[in-house]
Amino acid sequence: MVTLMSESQLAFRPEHDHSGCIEHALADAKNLCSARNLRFTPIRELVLKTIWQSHKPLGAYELLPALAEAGFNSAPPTVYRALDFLQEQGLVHRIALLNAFIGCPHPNDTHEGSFLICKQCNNAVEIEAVGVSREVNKQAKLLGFIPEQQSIEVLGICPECQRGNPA
Amino acid sequence: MVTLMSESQLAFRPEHDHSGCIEHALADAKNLCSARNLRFTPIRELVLKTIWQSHKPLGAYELLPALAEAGFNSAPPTVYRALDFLQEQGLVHRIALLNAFIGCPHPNDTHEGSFLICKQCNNAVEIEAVGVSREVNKQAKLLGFIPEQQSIEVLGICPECQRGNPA
DNA sequence: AATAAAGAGTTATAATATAACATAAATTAA
DNA sequence: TTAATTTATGTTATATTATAACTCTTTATT
Repeated sequence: MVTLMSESQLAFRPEHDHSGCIEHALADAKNLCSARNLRFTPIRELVLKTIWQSHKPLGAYELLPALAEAGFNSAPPTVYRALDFLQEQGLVHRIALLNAFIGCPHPNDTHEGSFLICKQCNNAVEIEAVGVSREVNKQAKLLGFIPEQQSIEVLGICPECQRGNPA
Repeated sequence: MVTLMSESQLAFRPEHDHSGCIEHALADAKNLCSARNLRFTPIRELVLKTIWQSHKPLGAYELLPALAEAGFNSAPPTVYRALDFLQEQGLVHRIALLNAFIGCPHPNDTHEGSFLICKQCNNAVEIEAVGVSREVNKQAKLLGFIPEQQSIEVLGICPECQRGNPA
């Protein structure tokens, strides 16, 4: 039996071939930047790659060593600039509850990140929360509020940790 | 014609009698603590009162002057302890996108705060996002994730600011 | 090549939050 | 009602996250 599995589900299954995810994400980013006439500089690429290599959301300061190793300046502004760029282009999302950053698996369609975050292993997966967004917009409209940016974050326990296999 | 208005809507209408809100919230908190056999100490009360007096979400450090004026120690741990207590009891919510705290208008029913936050005037209102929570839980269940805590925050423009009356 | 714009280097510091230990007050047990 | 215990607060220091401001370099435009 072949089991199709969404990217979301994959993220909660540490045994999958993550190197594929990374390569795909980097290629995607390269194309996206070129299509938008933006520069996917070595620093930006390295930051994005480092984020994808980590299976978990990464804090800004956790990215600095990778920059240092690669011979770049590794002061905070460098990494925050790269993160700002990547966020603006939808390539990474910031998870407010964690002060951390995670790669976006489908950066092409503009969207807000919605995340399930495991309290135990710290993994996070982005979910397609179409229904959620619809509900939020409905509530907003009722109050005459014009929504522009959503942050939906759910803390809990992921399937792997429920089984006692913390990732 | 009499217009009934929810507390959510009130919060986007700065002209309402906010002193009533404050008194009500403080009385509520006092009762709630006494019912739970917890101590509603002067510091906790002052922090809650200060939060309610501000019409907008307040940062932890913005609470320190009030403590100092009242003759209490005004170092960060004091205010963070009070905030921790108030959050645990559901009396205030933390808004992750703002690193700020806001009073909860209905602390008795356990719930997660869902907020509409105005980018312009910084006001925030808590919404009853029953439908949103339901959708989130549905998505979580699909992935075998056990949700425990939700943070739903929507940035946008509030009705008052749309009318050019920033609060 | 000259100019302008965008990116990165660098130093310093702001803003948010917590650790760790000491003291005081309130509650409970003896 | 004192002693023991727990809970709350005082205090100092520091960790963590993020940005300001200015310089220099590289890339793109004229």
